[in-house]
Parts: sequence; C-alpha cells; structure tokens
Amino acid sequence: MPKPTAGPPAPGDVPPRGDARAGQRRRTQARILAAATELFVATGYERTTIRAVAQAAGVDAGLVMHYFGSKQALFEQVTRGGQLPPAPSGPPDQVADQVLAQLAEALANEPVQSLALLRSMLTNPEAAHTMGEGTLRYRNQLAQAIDAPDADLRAALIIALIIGVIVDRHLLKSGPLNTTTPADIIALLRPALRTLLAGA
Amino acid sequence: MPKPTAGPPAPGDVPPRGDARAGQRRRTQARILAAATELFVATGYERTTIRAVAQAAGVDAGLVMHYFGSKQALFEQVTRGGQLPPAPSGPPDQVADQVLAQLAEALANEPVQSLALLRSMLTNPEAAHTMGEGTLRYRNQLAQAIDAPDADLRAALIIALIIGVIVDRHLLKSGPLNTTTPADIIALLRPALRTLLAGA
DNA sequence: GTCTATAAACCGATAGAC
DNA sequence: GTCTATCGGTTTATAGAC
Repeated sequence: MPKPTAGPPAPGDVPPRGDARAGQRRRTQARILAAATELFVATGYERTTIRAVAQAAGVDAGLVMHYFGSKQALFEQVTRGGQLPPAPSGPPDQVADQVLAQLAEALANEPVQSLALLRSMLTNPEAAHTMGEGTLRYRNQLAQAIDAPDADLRAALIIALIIGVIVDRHLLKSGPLNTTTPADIIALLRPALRTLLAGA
Repeated sequence: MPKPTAGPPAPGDVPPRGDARAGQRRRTQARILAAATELFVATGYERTTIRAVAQAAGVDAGLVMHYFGSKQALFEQVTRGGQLPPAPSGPPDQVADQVLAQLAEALANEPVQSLALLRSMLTNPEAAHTMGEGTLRYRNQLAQAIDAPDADLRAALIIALIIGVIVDRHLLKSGPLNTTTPADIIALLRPALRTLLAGA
C-alpha cells in the first residue's frame, strides 16, 4: 500500500491562500518535530531513521529533509531548549533543597529534550559533546556553592548521582526507581546529598 | 591497497599440521575478540561494524562472520564474563566497605566486558536486557543487607550512583572524575553510601 | 584456515514532478 | 506544500575459491 494518505493534503479543504499555507507548514513541522522527539528519546540517534520519523508524522521522508536539512540538524532542533535548570546558588544549606527540588521535577515530568540527549550521550559524539557542555556549566555553578578544596569533585559526584537516577527511571526503567514517587526518592537522597555538599 | 596482508597467513611458516591449525585458529579468534571488545567499548554496538573489527584484527570480514556467526553473537561473546562482583553480604557495617572496595577496583582497572555493556545499554535492547538482569541480581543481594522497609529502593539508588560514577569516569570522561584517584573518590562517597545503607 | 565476490537490504540525501 | 523516484553509499550475511 504505497498511499496511506494520512492527513496533510486534506482533499476538501479551503483554497490554499498564503496564510493558510504558512499555517499548514507550521503545523506539519510541529508534527514532524514531535514524532522525531519521541523516536529519538525511545531509540536514540542511530536507530532513529528519517523514514520512521516521516511515517510517524504521517508525511513523506523527503519532506522531513526539506524542512530540517539533515538528520543531524533535526536532532539538534529536538535537543535545543533542553537546557538544565538555572543552577542552584545561595547559602550551602539551601543548595541541597534546590537541587533536590529540581531533581523531583525531572523525575515527575519527563524532560523530553534532555532525555533525547541522555539516550544518545554514550553512542553519539555530538550528543556527548552537548551533554558535556551542559554538565560543565552546571558543575561549575554548583561547585561555587560548595566550600571545600575538592568542590569540583564533589559537584561532579552529585551530577553523576543525578544522571544515574534519571537514566534509571526514565530510560532503563528497570527497578524500583520508576515506580516510586519522586518525594520518596528525594527523601532518601537528601542525607546523601548533604554529605556531598558539606564542605566546611 | 586491497591487500595489507597483516599477519595470519605467515608465508614462511611450518607446514600446517592439525595442531598448528587449531593453535592458529585460537590465536586468530582471540585477536578478533580483543579488537571487537575495544571497538564495542569505544563506540557501542550500532557504530561498530564487522568490517572495522576485521580490519583492527588484521583479518577479513568474512572470517569474523565464519567464527562468530553474527554481529549479535560476537557482541554476546564480548560481554559474556562481564559479571558483576560476587555481591556484598554480612553485617550492614561491612557492606559499605565491600561495595566501596568493589567500586574502587572498577575505577582503577577498566572492566572492559562491563564497559561494553554499559556503552550500549541505552541504545541496544539486548545490552539493556543483559544489564537489567545483572543489576537485578546485584540489587536483590544488596537489599538483603539493608534492614529497612524500603531496602529495594535504597539498593537501587546505590546502584544508580555506582553506574553514574563509572559511566562518567570510563565512558563520558568529561570532568574531574577521570583524573582523580579511586581512593579520593570513594573517600567522598563513603558518608553518602552510609546514609543510603543505614536502615535500622 | 583465510579471503574474494556478491547478494539483499537499508540508509541519508538530492532532483524534480504535481 | 507535499510526494515520487532515484542515486550513491554502507551494512550484515552468504557462497564459494584458494
């Protein structure tokens, strides 16, 4: 069956004036982007094909290329905006609560842009590089809130813990971490985080 | 240059008796396995090609298939034997030290079989499944050493922390975690681990 | 025991019809 | 604005020569 004809042409539609065309284009682009996000998060960069994205969005593969230029550019569009939270600051006492609040938020609502990056960070060089830049920024600001000679190392361990927890819950999904409420998780993590933040 | 002729034929060699052939075969298989391990660890399952493995081992691509049957079977051969440490037990007080000792060992010497699995666990279903089985076993035994109603969750968080640290050090390699001695790392981790293990 | 040749499938990307 | 057709490249895997 070479012609599923899903959606976009809309046989009995209004005559396409300039505005209607632009609107149609925006909506189709958004549908492609949503489908690409879902597939990149689910299977990673390498296993996600332009053809599969097009099929999931109900359009042709050529159209995806026409709108986004290349597979790499499409991936960058998906992961753009997946920036980490504004980075905690202030007195060391409050930093723990801020970090835990951000983690709880990430555990409750799936941050799809970040998940697309996380899924491919071990196998795609571009994803690894983008992730590295993001964590570097976050780590530096986190280290400033730690009053200890090994603040950098402590910040790095905190980030490793956070990434491990998020990966387990949203990506690996194997174990108790994805059936437990965020509140229960951060309650157990609070004392551990305190020991890593306690510099002075 | 279609004929690098690297190694195996050995022009002026002894006439291949039965034993010599078997020895040659074993050595060639070992070379292929070593090359495959290196590439799987470095770039993951999808980006590692049979052709690249063959070239790195100095043999032909057809020979790799002849010996191992398929790419998937080759990957299983590489990751087999990558079993986790015997799992800690005993009084809760000693468990922390045992886990930290195992982690220090994994941080010092790269456990290549485990690293091959870790590299591909987010993008390859088989790798994810094998990892899931391994961590399930380890988590159950670890939970038995924790005297608390939420022992399973605590064990899962400990594993998430360990995986996060190992991934950062050996795979991502971005940050202070891969330039710090294992002793310094586990020294910072000990108090955090204690809070996660403290059930009673 | 090792390699050559090739099959069969799939990919990203391009050019152009409608 | 959307789709058809296709090119050129790469992959795993097989069959068979030496």
